[in-house]
Amino acid sequence: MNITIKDVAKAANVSVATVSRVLNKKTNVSDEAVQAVNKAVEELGYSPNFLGRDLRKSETKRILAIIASTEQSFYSEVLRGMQDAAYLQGYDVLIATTRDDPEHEMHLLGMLFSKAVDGAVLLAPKLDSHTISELAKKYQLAMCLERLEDCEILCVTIDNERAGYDATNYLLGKGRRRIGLLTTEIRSQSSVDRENGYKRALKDAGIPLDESLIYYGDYDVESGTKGCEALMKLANKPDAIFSISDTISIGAMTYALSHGIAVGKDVLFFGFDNIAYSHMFIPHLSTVEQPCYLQGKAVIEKLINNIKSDVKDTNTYKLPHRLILRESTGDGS
Amino acid sequence: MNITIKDVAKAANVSVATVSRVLNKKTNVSDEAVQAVNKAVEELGYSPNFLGRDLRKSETKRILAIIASTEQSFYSEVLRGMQDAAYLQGYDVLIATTRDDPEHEMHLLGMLFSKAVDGAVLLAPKLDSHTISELAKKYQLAMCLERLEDCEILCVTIDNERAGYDATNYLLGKGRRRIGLLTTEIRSQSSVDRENGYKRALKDAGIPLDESLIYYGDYDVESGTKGCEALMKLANKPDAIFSISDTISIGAMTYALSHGIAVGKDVLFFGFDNIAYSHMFIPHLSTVEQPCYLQGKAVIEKLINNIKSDVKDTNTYKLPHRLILRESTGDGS
DNA sequence: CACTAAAAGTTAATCGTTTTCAATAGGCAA
DNA sequence: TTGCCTATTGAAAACGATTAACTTTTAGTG
Repeated sequence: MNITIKDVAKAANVSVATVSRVLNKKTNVSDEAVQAVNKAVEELGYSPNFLGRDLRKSETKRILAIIASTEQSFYSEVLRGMQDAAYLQGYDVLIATTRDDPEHEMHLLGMLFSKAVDGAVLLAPKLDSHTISELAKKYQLAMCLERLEDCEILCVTIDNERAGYDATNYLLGKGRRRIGLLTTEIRSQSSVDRENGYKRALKDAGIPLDESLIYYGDYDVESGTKGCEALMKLANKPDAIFSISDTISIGAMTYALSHGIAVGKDVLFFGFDNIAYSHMFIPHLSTVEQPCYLQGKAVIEKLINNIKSDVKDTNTYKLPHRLILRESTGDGS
Repeated sequence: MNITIKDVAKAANVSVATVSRVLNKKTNVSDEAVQAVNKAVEELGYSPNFLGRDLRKSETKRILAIIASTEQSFYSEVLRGMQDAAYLQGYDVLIATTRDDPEHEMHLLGMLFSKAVDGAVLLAPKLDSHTISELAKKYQLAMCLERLEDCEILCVTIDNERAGYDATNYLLGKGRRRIGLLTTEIRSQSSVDRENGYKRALKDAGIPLDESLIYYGDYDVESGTKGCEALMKLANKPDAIFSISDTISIGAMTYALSHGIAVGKDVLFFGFDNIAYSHMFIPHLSTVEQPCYLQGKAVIEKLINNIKSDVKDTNTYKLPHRLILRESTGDGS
């Protein structure tokens, strides 16, 4: 039924070893043998069984990227970076989604434990720091975009605390004194870091923290709308709103626009991620851009290094971010 | 170095066959043996090597979804449907991106040829119909969202021609007579079908086709903006614009809004896909919704059927679409 | 022509499982 | 005691490749 290397060998009148050598471009094969094998391969429509090959070689040249869902549009750049880097070294990147379920995340990591892939990258871990730290000791595991406190694992991310600080500080520089924060109930380390940066900036400016200006919601647009509404109904309204994601900011601006609030004047808005829609939405949104492509590229390069070498790099690398200023903070055009 | 089933067998003082039986929950194993094996597995931190297993069983319980990139946000629902359906039958769905490169698409299909996955689904094929048709004969291959002319392959999609007809017809029903079309230079079958539907609707209404009202651009927002500009600079401007994707529509509306054109009044806009941003953008966009989740679910169910059975279903299934009416056509609120 | 080294090709071990088939042990009836 | 049946078990043969170790052929040298 299935065509194997044996069939090719028979058809080409050589041994399986010779076929294997031809296919793997090894030396010590005569031109005639090469011809005969290639002809047989062609005629039989043979393609080598990776399971046999990978089992023997104990490597698959495949890396698994584990994300929550493909919805978060800005993952796509990260994945592109990962793929480019992997491709250069002959690796493929496969993507799998956890749908925010830690059990399913563990199930997917099973592919790593069971050698179905050579390595894995977690982009939005739901498992706890300790568990991941233990796994990283034993397997070729890395993290990207997100980091975890007290987790010994190769990690490529940005300095989210600093980014939160920078964004908030920019709003302060514009003379704003009551700055709201829209963040999420479910805490990822990145959102915690961004919130901490926000708080530090206020502190450095000598502004006491007003907890009522912080809204804990969800990751989606609706949550931004609700959050903005909540803040705007305060006796003492904010004059600027920083959100931990553009999606939330867009929801917030939607509320503002439909309630006669002048975006970029009455209230300034600052987002995070620089998603495509942040400069489609009118007014254009000021935001923090993180180097998605580069993070993806870097994490794969370093992970492959780990796979190939016998010492394991478990450092955290923080790549630089950048503020993009647009109409929502009264800048740009 | 690596812990194998042999190590477990030794530790549990049984044969590898018994270990395998315990791990696969087969009957005919004594309680003591089960206990001993489980204890050994636990202590050694053993997890079975999938390569060995898959090679022996000649199945991986993995299906590859091949997409162009994860950027197109509306894929995420399709993938969710795929995953749910797969999960129910003990399969995993892995995602890989072609980045619009037919060669890379073929490379990824190599995983199918080489038994690294049990089946594959193409969501945006770049290879030609004939090639795919041939491959589908030999391998467990299916298509979703897109179809191809003269291609004998299992396919789940919608009736794009009918959807294009319906959208155009709705605009006609609103009394519009000069309806523009924003579509793409690079032709996917779905966009061709939508365009054909548009043309048929005009014909049925007795309106002669005006080629100058059709703009061939790209898939992105900028292209929508440019396309709208082009149409609006015509001597004889359109009074409605149908785009083959919401992204394009949003770009088009952006142009209209910034040029004093009353969206939903002067010009009606109709999109396609019902992406998340279509009801975030103000004014909200009327659009054609396709059952993404259901298409994903259906294609996996049918593909697994094919994998399990010995007869191959190569039919095309067209699931129903739905018009969603919002402010951009003067409807909704 | 004899001898040697290099090149080409073959055989068989190996990777880690599952699974067939045969063997063993124990229980029970005659 | 003997024979038969059933429930567990283990030994060994797959699965399909790569590759180490070995053998044969070819070519080159004095």
